[in-house]
Amino acid sequence: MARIKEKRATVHDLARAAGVSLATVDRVLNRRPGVRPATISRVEAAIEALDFRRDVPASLLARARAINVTVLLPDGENSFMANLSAAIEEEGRRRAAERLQITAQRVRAFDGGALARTIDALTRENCDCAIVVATDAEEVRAAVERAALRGIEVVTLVSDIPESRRRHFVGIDNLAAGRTAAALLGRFCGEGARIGLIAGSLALRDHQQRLQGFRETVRGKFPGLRLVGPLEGHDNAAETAVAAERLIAENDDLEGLYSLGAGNSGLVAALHRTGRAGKLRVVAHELTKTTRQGLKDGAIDVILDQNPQGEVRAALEIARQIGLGSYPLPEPFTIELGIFFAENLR
Amino acid sequence: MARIKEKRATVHDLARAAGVSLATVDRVLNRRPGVRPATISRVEAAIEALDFRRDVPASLLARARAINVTVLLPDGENSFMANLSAAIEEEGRRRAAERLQITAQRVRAFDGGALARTIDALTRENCDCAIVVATDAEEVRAAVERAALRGIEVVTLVSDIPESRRRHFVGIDNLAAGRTAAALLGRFCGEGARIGLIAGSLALRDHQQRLQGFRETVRGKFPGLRLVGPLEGHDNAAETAVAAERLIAENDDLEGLYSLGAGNSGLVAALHRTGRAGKLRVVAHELTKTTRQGLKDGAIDVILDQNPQGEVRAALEIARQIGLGSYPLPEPFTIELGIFFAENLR
DNA sequence: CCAGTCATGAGGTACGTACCTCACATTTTC
DNA sequence: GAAAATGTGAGGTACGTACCTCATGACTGG
Repeated sequence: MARIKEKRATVHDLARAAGVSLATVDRVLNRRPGVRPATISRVEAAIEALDFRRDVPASLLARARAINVTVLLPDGENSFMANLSAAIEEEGRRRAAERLQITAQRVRAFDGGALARTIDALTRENCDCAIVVATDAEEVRAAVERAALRGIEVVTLVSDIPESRRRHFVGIDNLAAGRTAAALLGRFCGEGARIGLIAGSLALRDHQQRLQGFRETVRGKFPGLRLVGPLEGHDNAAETAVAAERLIAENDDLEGLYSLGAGNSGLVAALHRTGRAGKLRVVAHELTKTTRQGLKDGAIDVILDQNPQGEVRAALEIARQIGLGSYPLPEPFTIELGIFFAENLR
Repeated sequence: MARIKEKRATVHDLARAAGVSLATVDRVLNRRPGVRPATISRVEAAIEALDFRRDVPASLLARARAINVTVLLPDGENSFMANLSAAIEEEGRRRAAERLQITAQRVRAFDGGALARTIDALTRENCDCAIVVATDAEEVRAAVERAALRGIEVVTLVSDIPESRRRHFVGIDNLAAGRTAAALLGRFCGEGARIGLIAGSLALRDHQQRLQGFRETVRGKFPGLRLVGPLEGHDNAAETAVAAERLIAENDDLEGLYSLGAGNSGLVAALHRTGRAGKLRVVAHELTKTTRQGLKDGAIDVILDQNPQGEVRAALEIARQIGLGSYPLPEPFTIELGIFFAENLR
């Protein structure tokens, strides 16, 4: 019978313990100026000693303004981004009661300059924390740096900017996704089978990583597999269809396909047109209307999904904690790779 | 640029709109006695009209007592239950700040009478909501009924009591789990392959459902497969080992195994002892220390996992909402089936 | 040594709800 | 038609934090 109880320290206890006034405690807690470093240390020591944690409900109640969160995500008709966008809307509504004020803004896709300018336009007035589906470009990295200096924390979503001052990354492990695809196709297909690869663009870091993971596992566990490609489908249906048809036409012994980008409606169409739907073992990414249908009618065997709703939820939770200035800094959420067959579609 | 803003109605607005006093609004909101049905309706109409939702932070702050949640789970050294228990401890700590008072209590496994008595012992004084890993027995169903009448809401976790007055069920879809296992083994093994089945106990409803889902998909998609078993391993290592060795010994053409219960350390041991580790395609349930190791060394191909931490989190969230008496009743959380290979172990 | 700056204290109000008490009005009961 | 029970109103305090103002003491540089 584990009983978890609690008689928590308040700001008053802190003040008493540190031998300072309530006002000073408040200044330290809310990072307001006007406190000597030595005094700050005393207060922080008291926080430590009393295991003080801000009472979130009370804090939320007392603070006048909401926590402003700005979400920046690429434009375009991509159906994954549409899902992401819908998830943001919904979670935003759900969390409005907790004084989270969410603003979503679309930025030109693949345009580092535009994204950087949008980030630069954010001010402390209208934004405590930015959630960014990042384009991995030097300009963006620099803009994140400047934002951090202005006091605006950045959380990257779906695609990361490594070695930047972003506070967190929320997304799946793309290396693991690639490895998993290989683990599946390796078991689905025969020993020396030929497998085709279609990427969106090798300039995208997530696609690169998926490819790398895939090759790693093939090398390690299924060295007999013979890979062709990757061809690039640029995340769009038409080009992806062309790529798929080419792979099929040029390799009559093709047994499997791994599509590691978007544009899967083209892939499905190509499979049906060539009569290979259900005959090839196909692994692709992202649960969408098209891929869902593909699973059901057997054109696609497995979908690896990054669960946009879960990602949005995690990113907002981190943003909330950042906005509240919570002392124990938010721990990173692990977003799990979703693996879907026709049999476990949600 | 979707902006989600709000200017929410307060209890004062409600009182004005309904033409009653604050005290009456309060009585209605907190289901206290002393209000005529007609007046209650007026207040509820105002709630509807103004789209009033209780301010959770303020409510939490104002209420004197914490929300008492009691978790009842089976005893025994089962490593899945140990994980579940650990998750409860951790989530309990994490959420203590939100005035959730969590008490975990272990009850004799498979003993419906004991569980029923424990539920009957709960009072409104010490418990607003009970989270129960249920044994599916008539006595338990009746105890849940009595609890509901006393005003104690019950949420079932992991295993459900259908057609009872429990308020929610948090757990995976075991039919889908069984179907997924079949989808995997069907693709891993050859057309007419022989597959062995090991259950914990067919008296357990979740195991039954997994078996049912498995057979369903085999019938529909892989009718060539020849199934043997299920043998029962009673969720314990020794018996499971015996069952596995028997299946292996009696079927020299065995290509795959689906272990749909616990006791998987016995399974792994048997695979190694008979030299079939890595040669058979094996699907089993629950990520534990043993199965994790089994994935890594190749004895197990796939683990289907129900993510105890996610389940606990979901159940606690529901309990919290129940405890707060939130007006829009909590929506059921879907717990997703986790599918793990060596390649995407978290 | 004086003006100016900085660090701190004292004390207050506000947030929205829960919960309490007491008084008064209305309805029910015999 | 008096007594009892019930419904409702008025008003207050408390929860823990944020944020504000004003006063004071200490230290700085010229």
